[in-house]
Parts: sequence; structure tokens; C-alpha cells
Amino acid sequence: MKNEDTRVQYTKKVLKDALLRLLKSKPINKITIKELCEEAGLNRGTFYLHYYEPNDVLKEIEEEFVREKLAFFDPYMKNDSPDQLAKLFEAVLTNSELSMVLFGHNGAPQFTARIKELVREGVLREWQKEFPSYKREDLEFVFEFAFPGAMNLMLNWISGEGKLPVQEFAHRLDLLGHYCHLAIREFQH
Amino acid sequence: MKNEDTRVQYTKKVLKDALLRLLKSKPINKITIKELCEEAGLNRGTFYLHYYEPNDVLKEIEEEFVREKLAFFDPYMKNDSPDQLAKLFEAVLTNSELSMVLFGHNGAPQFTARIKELVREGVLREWQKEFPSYKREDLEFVFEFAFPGAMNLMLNWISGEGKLPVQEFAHRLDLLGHYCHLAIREFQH
DNA sequence: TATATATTGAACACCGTGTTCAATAAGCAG
DNA sequence: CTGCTTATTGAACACGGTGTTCAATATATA
Repeated sequence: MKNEDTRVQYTKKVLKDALLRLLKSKPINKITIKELCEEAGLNRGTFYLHYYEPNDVLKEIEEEFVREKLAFFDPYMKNDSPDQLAKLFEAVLTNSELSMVLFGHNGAPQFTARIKELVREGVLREWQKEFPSYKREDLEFVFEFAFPGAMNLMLNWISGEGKLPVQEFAHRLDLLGHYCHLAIREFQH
Repeated sequence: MKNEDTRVQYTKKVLKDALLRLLKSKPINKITIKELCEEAGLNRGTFYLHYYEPNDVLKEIEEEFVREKLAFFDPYMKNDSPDQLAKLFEAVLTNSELSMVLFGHNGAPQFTARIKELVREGVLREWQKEFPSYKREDLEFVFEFAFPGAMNLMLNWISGEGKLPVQEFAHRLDLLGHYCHLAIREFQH
């Protein structure tokens, strides 16, 4: 009873594949259980044995992506190297098709929020180390500014098929993050 | 035949009011035509005389908000003053309830994009004036970074009932935008 | 006041939903 | 390989929202 039944694994896999196919042409909330099952070649009743709505399948896809490709963000790994950003790009690049769906507008509203929370702790800790004199709340303020911007740039970058070389793109993100901190000096309270 | 029929005006108004009421508890894509009409006290058939789906009503609400409250962004008004930001805050503050819905997660996915395009031209022109030596594409790169961040901060700020004084909040946004430009100096090509 | 037209309520077929049931297929443990 | 367990299937069902129609009614406008 170690692993899931082979049949269940198959069912979930074809559902995920079918969903990703459909997500390229329409947003998640326009995808119906019926069409998802037809795309997957499954009986509609089978869907209800594992999920409640199509978004559940998407959540599972995200979960896998985070667990398998973004494991290095785990704070327990004590990965204090600033090349996390580079690793993230690598993961995104080698899974660009999937990333485009997850990060894109047809993707999951909850995904961005998921990544945000995943990244928050590590980034704030890093920043706190670099700027010990700054207040935690000011760093969070800047994080709330910089994170969505970085996500948006990344989405543009993936979609645009990476006109900029990876190194330069990462360099710019790094720069922007860095310069945002400088603003804190002029914050008032 | 100057204006719309009084009855049509009434119908659209109650639909908008009803939709805003419903949007406080659930996202737009979960709102059904049936419940919207019941909330509005209208016959379901009446809805189809003016709209196709609930999102159309939301789009019209946005349209009005932009036209009535954000008219000063119109580039034809040649409003070259940098107090556009302050005016935006004023508009958002005096319509905080509506703004929270439009900017928030239950609101319209297209609204943020709408504002983005509305603001883009003015902001880029302003920046180009301030930093004539910078390339247009670099300024756009920074805009793609700064805009989502600013929107996110604004949403947080409205929802948090404005813990920060307006002036200080606007000051910080201004600062962040300014410091982002400094990064351009170190861009490579 | 007379005319135009917006709204209503009812009815309709259509479609996706969520659930059930017995029959069938496939995996898994011994 | 065999027997047991369980996932999947196909069919059926009631339910609810959709989109459209129609004549009847109410209301605005000229």
C-alpha cells in the first residue's frame, strides 16, 4: 500500500495533461468538467472520484511543480546562496511551456500567491542580513512592491521567448531589487 | 433621443449596484445571471436585452470609474504635473469601497490591464523627459516592473484602511519609482 | 394623449452538474 | 497463476442555469 494504484496514477496524469492542453486556449474558470474528461478520454464519473472541480487538478500541477522544481526554496535547506534566482530561472526555462501556463493569465490565481509566500521568508531573511538597520516592516513594504514586478517581468520574458540573455535578465532583476532598497533610506514614519 | 431611456438607465443602475453587492462575497466568475437578476429585482430576460454575461456589467462599471474619476489621465489634457499620483489617490480614497472591489481579487482581471495602458503613455512620457538619455525600451522594462508593484501596494494600502498617511504612502511610491530608474545605468545590452 | 419601446412572466429545449448503480476491467497480494 | 480488491465505465436520474421565444403589460417620450 506504499504507492497509489497504477490506475489512479494514470487517471490523474491524463487529467493533468488534458488540462494543460486546454489551458493554452482558455482560462481555468471556463473549462468544464465534461470537456476536460472528454479531452482526457475518461468517464465523467471518474473525475469525481479524485477531484471536485478542474481547479483542483491545476492545484495539483502547481504542487508538483513547486515540490519537484522549486525545492531549493525550502528554508530548511539553508540555501543561503543568492543564486536561488539563477536556479529559479533555470527551472522556469527548462519548463517554459508549463511555466507560461502557470504564470500566465489563463493559469491559477492562487499560483502567484503560492510562490510569493514560498519566496517571502528566504528573501526577507536575505535582505535583513544585508541591511540589518532597516525595519522589518519597511523591508516587507519593498517586498510587496518588488515581487509582483519581478513576476510580471518574468512572465513577459518567458512569453517573449527570452529576447534578453538569461544572465542579463537575472542581472537586471537583481539590480532592480537592490535599488529598491535604497529608497528605504528616505522613508518617513 | 439624446439620452438613454430612463427605464434602461434604471435597469443598468440596479444591475451595477447588485453586482457590486455580490462582488463583496464572491468573484465575478462565480456570479450567475440568475442570482444577479434576483439581487437586482429584475426579470432574467431583461438582462439579455443589455448584456451577455455578468462580466459585461463589471466592464461598464470600470468604464464609468475611469471616465468619471480618472479623466485627468487623458493625455490630451496635457496634464504634465506630477501630482497625477496624488489625484489618483484622492480618487481611490474617496471611492475606496468601489476601488477595493475593482482592484481586489474578486474584481475584474481586465481592470488592472486597463489602468496599466491608461497610465503607460503618460508615465513613459514623463520619464523620458526626466531621463532623456535612457532608451525607451529600458524605461518600458522598468515600467513593467514598477507598475504591478505599485498596484499591489495600493491594494494593500486600501484594504489595510490606510495605516500609512496618504502623503507618506505617495511619497514612498514616488521614491520607489525614482530609485528604479537608477538601476538603468547598470543595464547591459 | 398617442405611440414607441422596455419590462415582465411564462414556457421551452438545451446542457453541465453531481450522484447512484450494476457491470466490467485492471491491479495487487498470496 | 489465482482470487480478491478496487478503479473505471456507461447508463440513468433529478436539478439548476442558460438563452431564446411570445404575448401581455407598464412606462417613457414626443
